[in-house]
Amino acid sequence: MGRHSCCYKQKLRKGLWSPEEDEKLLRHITKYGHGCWSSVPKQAGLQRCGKSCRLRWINYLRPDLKRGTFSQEEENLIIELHAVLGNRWSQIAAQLPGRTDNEIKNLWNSCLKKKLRQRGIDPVTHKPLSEVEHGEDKSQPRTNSKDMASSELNINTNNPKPGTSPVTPRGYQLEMEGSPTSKTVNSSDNNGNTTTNLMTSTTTASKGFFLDKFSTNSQPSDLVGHLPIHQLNYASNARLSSTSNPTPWFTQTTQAFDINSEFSSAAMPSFLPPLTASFLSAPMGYKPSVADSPSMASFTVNGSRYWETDCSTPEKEAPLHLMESQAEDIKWSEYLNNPLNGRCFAKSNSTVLQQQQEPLQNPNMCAAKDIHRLTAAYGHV
DNA sequence: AAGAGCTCCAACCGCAACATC
DNA sequence: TGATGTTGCGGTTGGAGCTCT
Repeated sequence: MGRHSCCYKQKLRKGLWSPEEDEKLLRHITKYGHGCWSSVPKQAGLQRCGKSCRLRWINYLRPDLKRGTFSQEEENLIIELHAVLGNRWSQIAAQLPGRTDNEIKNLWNSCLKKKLRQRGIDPVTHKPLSEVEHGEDKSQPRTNSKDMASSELNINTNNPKPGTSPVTPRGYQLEMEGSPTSKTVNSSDNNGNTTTNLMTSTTTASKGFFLDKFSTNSQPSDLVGHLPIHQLNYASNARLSSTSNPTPWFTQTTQAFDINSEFSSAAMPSFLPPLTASFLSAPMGYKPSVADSPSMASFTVNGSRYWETDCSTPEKEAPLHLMESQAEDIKWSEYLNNPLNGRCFAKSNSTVLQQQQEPLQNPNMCAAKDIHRLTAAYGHV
């Protein structure tokens, strides 16, 4: 037990990363890829363990990270995903491009749990608090947050195992079904492929999504409200999106790089941002103020407002973390040939999810959409 | 102004799964 | 097949910064 074995070998730094360390790590990975993480600190000249380097890269330095506060849409999505996936933060993060599991976990623990409680929803079971309090944990009076946390643990033990799901969000379903917004919003692309827009923040819509994602056959969506998710046979697809959310930058294959050789441009996406001071210091996030949008339909559940995504307005789909230099450096032909690598053209999350469900065999279509969005966002290409 | 309490988030820790030998 | 190394995940912690008194 204790620290990772590699950390014993030498005196290694712990704690916050300095800008110099960040730059070293970023330079190294930008140039060579990470390869084997345990060798990164040595090669990069860092007094850190590989694990620490990996974490720093994933949670902070990765160029495709979206920074800044979470939008209302993202929060709603996290809540819905948590209702189905539980504390599987990495899987939740996989549905939110540019967000890390750590970030989402922090948001959940610091903010979303509180919000749900304020809305009268138990953050663990996603049932109305009144229902939970009159249920199995009635014997555990809640006097403060720590008590609540401990009761959550108890509830969690009722969940068979991590691979299974906590209770379906009946709390939402009860009040949202039948509302004007509780319909799945389908859209068809030019190939006649129908997609479901999860970000409509409706229970029914997400039920459709989750069924698509987790069940191996198409079951009536209303089953979700009555069966534990694990009975819906989604376990086989539990690692739902490890491939649907590609990390285009570096993979283990970069181990093959000769560290002394010139960097191969073929292996490096052309839109990798150059290392600049601004990259290290400038906030990269652009947060569309979704909740403030007057054009956005909203509805009220348990006294709380929910916002319905308006995916039709391209202004909201402006690139979220596109750096100026990046925008200049983009090679359109490469992007057109491989648009899925170009996640730097962040869409609103609704369209990202939608795209993940779109057939990959039509890249030009996706690229054309992205060009439209970018044109709308910047006014020129 | 100061210090106590709180919040948020970056980073650490322990573990399990997987890969390699 | 077991030992060892590596990676990834989720829980937890420490501390910086903020708010309150």
